[in-house]
Amino acid sequence: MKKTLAKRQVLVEQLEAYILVNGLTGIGIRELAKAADTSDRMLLYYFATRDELIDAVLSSIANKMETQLSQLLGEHKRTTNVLLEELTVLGRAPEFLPTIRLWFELVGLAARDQEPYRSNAMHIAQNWLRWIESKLDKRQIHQAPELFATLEGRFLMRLVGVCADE
Amino acid sequence: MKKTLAKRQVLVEQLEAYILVNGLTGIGIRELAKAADTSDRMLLYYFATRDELIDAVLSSIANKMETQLSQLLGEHKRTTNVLLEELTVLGRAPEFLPTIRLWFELVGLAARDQEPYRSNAMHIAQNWLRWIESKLDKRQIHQAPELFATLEGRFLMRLVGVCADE
DNA sequence: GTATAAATGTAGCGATCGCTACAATAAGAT
DNA sequence: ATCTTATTGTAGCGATCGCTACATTTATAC
Repeated sequence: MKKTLAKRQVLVEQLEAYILVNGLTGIGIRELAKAADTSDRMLLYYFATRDELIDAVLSSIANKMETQLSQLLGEHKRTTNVLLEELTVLGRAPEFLPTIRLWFELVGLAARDQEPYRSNAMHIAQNWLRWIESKLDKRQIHQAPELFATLEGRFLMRLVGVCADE
Repeated sequence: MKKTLAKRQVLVEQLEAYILVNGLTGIGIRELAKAADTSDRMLLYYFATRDELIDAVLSSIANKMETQLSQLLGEHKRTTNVLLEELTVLGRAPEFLPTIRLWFELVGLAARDQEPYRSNAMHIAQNWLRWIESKLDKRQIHQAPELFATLEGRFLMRLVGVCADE
């Protein structure tokens, strides 16, 4: 039973990369099994249902992202405008494209209030917002939601091919 | 053949409302047929493929939205901040919720560069951006993308349950 | 009226979906 | 060594998917 939890974690970690690259919209358990080098039968042995598996992978991605974020920029506080531009530039980095894609895919699924998408999306958004707050001067913390909104909007526009930042 | 085009349009219009409410992610042609009070066989008689049908519906929604937008606010020009707040309030109206949901669902599908989602998302975003520009004073037109980004970000945050505007 | 073409119903194909029944194997415990 | 439990393979169920073959009805043309 300790073993079971460990194996679960291994499977989840193997699937994170795959889902980041390939998305999760139409993805089946047989395809996931192949990506994790196992069988669909085994996935449903360790996870009661496909939804539970997806939930585990999304939660793990969210957690991992949180620790990645925390060591992304220096500790010092910034002004709102500076941070916005820094993050906009950062968001253009190719290595973040899969994350951004998955994020908007998740938002799209959460838009219909379906679990586990909705709660994972909320969790991730809150993480980001808190992280942004931690990088702002105390005086400007109240501007964090506005910064976050503008940043998300810029990412969205770039994703659909309408330029926001030039 | 003239009849055929007319019938296509009728079907499309019947499906617009349904897709606005129910989304398009997992939706099948049998379900769509029921919504349009016909049979899947008929849908595939008027549309070569399911994708072509979805494309037609999305395009029609985009067009209709364009005309709706054009008569939404008065003709006079606004300052950027005023327009942003006006649109934020407008976006809270319950009658826009289905549209906003579908929009983010579409963005999520477009994130994977799949057609017909990608091109429709781009088309819609460009419409909105041009419309925003038309409401701004000439001096501030260059701020339209920034306004659009912030607005989209606010909508996104409200959709996933993280407050942006209080 | 009869021939031609458009419109529609019926039935089902082949593929895939999430999931499960059942049996076989591997691993531990005593 | 034996008994028990955990792990894995095989095979397939029932449902749904997009789509099509085929027949039939309905409208149009002459």
